[in-house]
Amino acid sequence: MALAHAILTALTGEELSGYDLAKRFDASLGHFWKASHQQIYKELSKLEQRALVDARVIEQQARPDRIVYSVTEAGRANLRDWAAAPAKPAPVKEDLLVMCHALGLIPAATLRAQLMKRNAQARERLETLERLEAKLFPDPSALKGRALGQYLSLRGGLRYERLWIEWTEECSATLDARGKR
Amino acid sequence: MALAHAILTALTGEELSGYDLAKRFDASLGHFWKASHQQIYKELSKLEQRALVDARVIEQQARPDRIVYSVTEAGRANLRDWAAAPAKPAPVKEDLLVMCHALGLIPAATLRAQLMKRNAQARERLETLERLEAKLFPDPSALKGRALGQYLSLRGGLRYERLWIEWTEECSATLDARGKR
DNA sequence: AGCTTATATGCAACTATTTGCATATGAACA
DNA sequence: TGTTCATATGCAAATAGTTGCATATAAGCT
Repeated sequence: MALAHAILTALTGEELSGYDLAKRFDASLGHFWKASHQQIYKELSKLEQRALVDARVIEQQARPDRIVYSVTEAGRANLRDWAAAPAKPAPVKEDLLVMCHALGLIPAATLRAQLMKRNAQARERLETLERLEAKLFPDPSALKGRALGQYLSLRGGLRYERLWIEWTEECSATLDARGKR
Repeated sequence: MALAHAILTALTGEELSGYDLAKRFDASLGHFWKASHQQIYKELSKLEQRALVDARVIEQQARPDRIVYSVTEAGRANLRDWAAAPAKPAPVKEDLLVMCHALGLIPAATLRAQLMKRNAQARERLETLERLEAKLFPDPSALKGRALGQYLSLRGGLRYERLWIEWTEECSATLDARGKR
């Protein structure tokens, strides 16, 4: 289960609370693993039970107390073990592909609207990622270690968004060409 | 929930049993939506309860009886409604990206092995899809309706596998270049 | 005679994820 | 003064998906 490992990864190097983690998952991390705050809090409790993270309460007056977590040595070992085991390709679960497959049963106009919307979403995400790339990795050739891994995973995210932009455009173009005849 | 709709789509035009569907999901359909036979049988019962499909038992002597399903008019309407509602982009859940993000915490050699393995898997899947494309759609410019949708979703699958091939190669090349210095 | 493969269906238990709700405070805004 | 936003944590219920097991027959292999 990679949510646990995504959390462990995020937690290495800095102590974070569930709330902090939820924000990371909304921003950078979320581009390749999505998780809600409810899920994160639950997972953190489980990780604590398994002694893969340590919890520490930071008292606050104005706001609710924070519970910050750090990775234990067992947690780091667990991460390494996980990485050594064979990774399964993520099952593809893409509504749009199913809808596309159903063309003929659903109206072409409906599909076209979905494709255009998805294209706009992917463009927006791509822009975000490109800004992130320019900001965090201005000189990729100098990267190594931790930063290199983060750069490469970001590159994966960029490719992923471009895939959907290009595919939706291929579909739209094909549908347009067919529609005219 | 798109599993239900993937099933409804597959069922339109021909009656199929759970077993037949499971085979489809293993072959073509499964390239953009995965489902186990247990899940398919369960979903079929639910669809029948909701009167979106009709069930019919075909008795057999040598083998267990088959239960074949066909889509009802309510099922077709449900499919159209689903397609008209806004589709969410599939949440990205890719172990490899998380592992890559964790480089520095996990050994580079481990990551490299995962990347190479994934590259090989994606190449294999791509080949399968390319064979399928050549076989089913020898003349794409002539397609329309149902077949066009199936062709375009297959094109999405092709792009998807190419994405992973290219990305794993970018990663390997970058890691190699860094490793030498 | 025993093993595997293919056909055909399904339950049960577990894990993962989503959705909705609940609580509590301070600051900014209208 | 009421509303919304940001901070901060979590429970409960439902849905979705995985993993393991169970059953039954026939054909082909060893």
